[in-house]
Amino acid sequence: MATDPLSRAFGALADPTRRTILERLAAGEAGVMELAAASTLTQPAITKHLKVLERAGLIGRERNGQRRPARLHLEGLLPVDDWLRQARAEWSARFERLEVHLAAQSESAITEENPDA
Amino acid sequence: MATDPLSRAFGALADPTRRTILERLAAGEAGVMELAAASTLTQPAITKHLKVLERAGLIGRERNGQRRPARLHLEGLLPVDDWLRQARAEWSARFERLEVHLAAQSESAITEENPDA
DNA sequence: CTTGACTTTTACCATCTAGTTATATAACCT
DNA sequence: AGGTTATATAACTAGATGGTAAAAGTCAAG
Repeated sequence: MATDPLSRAFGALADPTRRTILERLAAGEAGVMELAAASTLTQPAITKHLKVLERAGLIGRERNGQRRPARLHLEGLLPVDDWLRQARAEWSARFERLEVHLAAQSESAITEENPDA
Repeated sequence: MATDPLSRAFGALADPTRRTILERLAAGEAGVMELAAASTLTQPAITKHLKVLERAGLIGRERNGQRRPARLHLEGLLPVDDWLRQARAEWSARFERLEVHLAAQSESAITEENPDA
């Protein structure tokens, strides 16, 4: 996987286990054991997923006694959101231009078929 | 990588080469040779990236003579967009609840400090 | 039907990913 | 200190990914 922030964020989201963790964290912080219990995976596997999410800026960890619960970081979604917004804008523009172009083409085709129109 | 559509879409976007291809395609269709020329990679590598994008529903290929240009498929972004919209909504709700909670806590703390308030 | 342009497929390699079990560290509690 | 809980690290495996070079397929045109 590439190492730029946007690729890290997209890559972190490209795994159902990690998305499930994020959705669980939307209800509040959770420790590794709790997340592992809600999953079919083992605890070290969850720890690894949390590291991926942390490197992507999507969660943070805080030490709280012997626990080290994970918490959502809303700002991690910002690069993804920005890219998606811009892409949607550009793509929509392109698609609209294409539609106009096609409409003009079919009009001229009709004109050639019926020169008296 | 997981094989569900959402993971495929996120996974496809988690690579700068593929995002660059998508941005190039926003300006119009392009063949493999053209995309390879605009990249440092070889042409077979581009073909592989195009397959990933196609499986993610982000592009389509059409046969046009001996060319087989790729074209954007706007609808491939829909699952990503939906997930992101819902996540943002839930996360924001959570963060707002948290802020309200913290505000209430500091108020009661102040109240305890100043019982006459 | 042969040639040439565009593209895909194959075979191979190196690296990354996602999981496991086993072990180590850290913090809390007698 | 010793025991328990929570978490992290180490070492390993299997499979996926991303790249290459070289061979093969597809189609338009002479």
